[in-house]
Amino acid sequence: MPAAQPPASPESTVPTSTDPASSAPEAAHPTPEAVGTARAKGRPRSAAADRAILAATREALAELGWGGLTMGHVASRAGVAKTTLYRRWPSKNELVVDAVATLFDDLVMPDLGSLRADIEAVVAQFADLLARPETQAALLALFAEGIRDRQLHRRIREAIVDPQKRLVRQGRTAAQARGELEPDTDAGSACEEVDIIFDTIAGTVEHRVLVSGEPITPEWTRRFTDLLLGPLTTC
Amino acid sequence: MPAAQPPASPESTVPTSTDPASSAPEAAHPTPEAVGTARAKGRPRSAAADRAILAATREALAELGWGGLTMGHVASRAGVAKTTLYRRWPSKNELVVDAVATLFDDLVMPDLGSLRADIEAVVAQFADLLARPETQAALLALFAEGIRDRQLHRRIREAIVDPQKRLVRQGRTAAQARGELEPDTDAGSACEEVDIIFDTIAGTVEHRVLVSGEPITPEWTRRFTDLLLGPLTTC
DNA sequence: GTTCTTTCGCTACGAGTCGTAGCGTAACTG
DNA sequence: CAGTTACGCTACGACTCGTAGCGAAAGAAC
Repeated sequence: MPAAQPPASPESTVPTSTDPASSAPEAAHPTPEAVGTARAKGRPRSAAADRAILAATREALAELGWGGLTMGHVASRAGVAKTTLYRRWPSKNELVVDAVATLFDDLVMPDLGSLRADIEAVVAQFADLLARPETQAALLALFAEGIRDRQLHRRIREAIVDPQKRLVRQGRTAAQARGELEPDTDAGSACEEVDIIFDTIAGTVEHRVLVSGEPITPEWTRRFTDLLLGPLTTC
Repeated sequence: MPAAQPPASPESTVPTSTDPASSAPEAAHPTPEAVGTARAKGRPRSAAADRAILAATREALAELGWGGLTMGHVASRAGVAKTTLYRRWPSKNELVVDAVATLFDDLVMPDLGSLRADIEAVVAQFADLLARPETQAALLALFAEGIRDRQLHRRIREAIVDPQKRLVRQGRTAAQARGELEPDTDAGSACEEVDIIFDTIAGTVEHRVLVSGEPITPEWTRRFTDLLLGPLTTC
């Protein structure tokens, strides 16, 4: 889902003196035009162009990596003008967020009948996702940019990180239904536990693949799951 | 330790196998500990310039982040010419690796008498390190660059990642001496376990701080340590 | 001391990218 | 039809990168 710049936003241009590069993107960019209230009046934006741009972004990411990805390259590969990109996304960062976010939608919590099997399945899915070149090229670069750009950081969390916490919640709920986990005592503590589990799984797998550069084998997954299951299951 | 590309030494960059990060850096003269072949003949490289450049890099990283860091800026801040930077480091990546690697040297395994206390202490140290702006700005950006640049990836592992695995090894050894952990059965399995523990601690804390953007509180550290201690200690 | 070697700061350069502006045209709405 | 908006194209200024050339400085070797 593109950023959907407000059609009539005279604001634009924030010179910010000594900051030509990243950071400090425009403050106002609301207009979730998806609501469909205001029917556009003039020529509609080409949905095909959106799709071509996002696909071209993913392809270029896989081929050239983050550093080699340029807006001009994406534009020509998608068959559109560079200005068309900037009409939809304020900068490379936001474009890549949208281009990559969809990759994470395929993750599902399978409910295989045991907490161990569920965890191992999710870890395997995540490992497969992290094995794809476009994911590798984009994920850490996006996280790195998000450190300095709060707007982008929020956007990454909303589009990529937070949606995946559902996996932990679903797995926990299923395990509680099976009696493998204690029921929640209070909501706050449960929420914190979800956060811990999520950071542990996501962080560890990412670190293993992207930083240590080692593959995720079934054997590794088994041992990592041992680690997770220790204090969770009733002993 | 600067890249120190000798004008007539195409081989160079031999890992030297002795700890690359610790110890006073460029205190030794420009000519690295090269195997005694080339005694410097002309004007030696200024060690003060090395220090000023690395310090300027850390300062600029903290202020401007990775995207805002330019070689020209670092040069002028360090009071040297831009060409002087390129005589020592082939590119921004390598410069930042050296500038940041020293930050990790302060991590120590305290041996507080219990495995739990040791883990919590190391997590707290790592959390403090990740709270520093220059670390935040550099770490993920370096990891991201390392995805595409194998040379850089190796360099990051040698200078930053691998040296910290000693913490896990030391903690394990101490816990085994106390009887908190079983002695190692075989070396290979022990090595894999060290890798898992390391990826889990480093990855989780990094994900918590840099991606989720949540602080590392003592309460969080306690719960995370519960997770780690589950299957490790004798039940 | 002198000579030799290397580094130093400086300036300038070509190549590349960014993000914007202007223009004429295409597409869709009322 | 007119009105409105998106589109492709070209061009632009600002910026960064990494390199090259120069004269001068600072030691090392003699």
